Formats: sequence, structure tokens, C-alpha cells
Amino acid sequence: MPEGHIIHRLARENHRVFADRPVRVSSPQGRFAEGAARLDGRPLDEAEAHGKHLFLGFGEDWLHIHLGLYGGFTFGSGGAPAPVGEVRLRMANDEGWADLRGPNTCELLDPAAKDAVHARLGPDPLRPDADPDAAWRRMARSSTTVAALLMDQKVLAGVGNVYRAEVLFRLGISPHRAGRDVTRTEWDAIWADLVALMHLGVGAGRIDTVRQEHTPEAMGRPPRVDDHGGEVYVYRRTDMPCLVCGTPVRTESLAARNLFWCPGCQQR
DNA sequence: TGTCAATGCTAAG
DNA sequence: TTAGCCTTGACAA
Repeated sequence: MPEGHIIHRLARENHRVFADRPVRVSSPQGRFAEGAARLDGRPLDEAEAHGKHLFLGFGEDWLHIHLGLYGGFTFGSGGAPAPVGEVRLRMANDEGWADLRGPNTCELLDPAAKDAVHARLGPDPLRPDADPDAAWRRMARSSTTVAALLMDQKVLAGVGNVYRAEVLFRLGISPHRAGRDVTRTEWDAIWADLVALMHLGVGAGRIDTVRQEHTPEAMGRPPRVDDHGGEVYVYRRTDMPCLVCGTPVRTESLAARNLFWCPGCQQR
């Protein structure tokens, strides 16, 4: 489910539902029982996202959540129902509730430990305090492919498999090019595109990257059918014709993840 | 019922 | 480079 846009959304939503009022915190599954007991009954003060990391602040205690590949939140209003499945964390008040399942990380951190997490993350295109030059410096001296670098959270925080595939497509950049062969102009365009696309993603709750002239309506084509929901150029469109040049979209395994690109449009 | 994949990451080798 | 982990849902048999 989650690239950075979802995590920023979750920060917003948790704050909206739980801020400034006592939260009942529990761990129906039991694997976070100790942490839940420590937070139970205290108000949420702040909620923050950095890349794919979510931080919920209860005074000096920070609840640090990372969803991993398939973790997710479910929100509801009114009284919370009986837990279904493996609910690691449940938060609730009289107005609503939230269940967390399958996170990679769900732990309590003190402020110093929270700072250490921030310190190992690169700039997040969704954060106003982000410094894109920090990412550029790593990119410019690396022989690793640009596709791998875009997903390295120490380089850039919040970009996942969908945004990396789509931004490279939109700029016509071959995913196999070395980071150090990316020009400063191209990098500036990558960053600007990520900022724009990811902000759109926060608003929509899904990833849409297709330009106006290539939308299903504009092209008279059927909308894409894929459980990830958004309209995209190459992500999981293996062997389907490129929406721009018609070349079949290719897939390859790169660093244990699927990489999608169009050999026709991404030759540079 | 079983198998597999998934928008992720870490530690071991 | 690989194995392992967190969990669910789609699909095959």
C-alpha cells in the first residue's frame, strides 16, 4: 500500500481523529501490548511523516510506525468493532478508531532515537524543510543505477516502486543509467516532478501520473484495471503497449523489486 | 487448501 | 545477493 504520500495522509488523519483528546490504546494481537499500555489514556500531541516513517507524538514518547510492504491502517467512526485478524495496534476515542495491521515497525522512541531515524533518511519531497541538494550530491557521485538510487531512502525519502518507475518514464530517462550520469538539469526536473506528483498523491490517496493528453478520456481507451487504483504509464503494465509510443512495457527484476519501463520512450 | 504477490527493509553471507 | 519478516487477498486446484 504505502509510498510516502500515504504516510503523510496517515499523519494528517491520525491528527484529525486523535489530537488533543485522550486516546484508548491497545494491542488486540498482543505484540505491542507493553507500548500500548504506556500510551493508553494519553492525548496525541502531534503527527509527522518523513518518507515512509510515521511518528505520533505523545509527550516525550514517539510512536514510530513503518508499514513495510503490506502494512496498513483502517479507520472508522463510532465505536470500534471486534478486532478482525492481526491487529497490532488499536487507537480509539468516542468519535472514531483506527486499527494497524502488518507493520514492519511499531515501537516507542525517545526524542533522541527519533532524531536518529530522521538523520538516516534523505530529503522527502513532501516536506517543506527538504534539501534536494543533499540527494543530488549522492546521486552525482554514485555508479549505482538511477532506478536503485531513487528507491534508496538514504538518498530520497518516500519514493517507492510506483513513483520511481513513473517519474523516470515522464522524464524519458533510462532506469539503467548511472546516477553520476544524470545531469543537474535532469535532477532538478526529477525533484520538481516528484514534489508535484506526490502532493497530488496526498490529496487523492492514490498515485496518478498520466498527463491530461494520455488519460482514458482523452485517448478513448478503457481506464486501467489494477488494484492499485491510479492511472499510470508503466507501473505493472508489463507487455501492454506504451501509452505514448506503443512499445510493449518491459519488466525486470532489480534489487529484488520489479522495475517497469518503456524501452521506446526511455532511451536517454 | 495451497500458493503467490504486494506501493519495504534489514541482516546475514 | 539472498533469506527472512510483517499480513492479507486473489487466484488455482
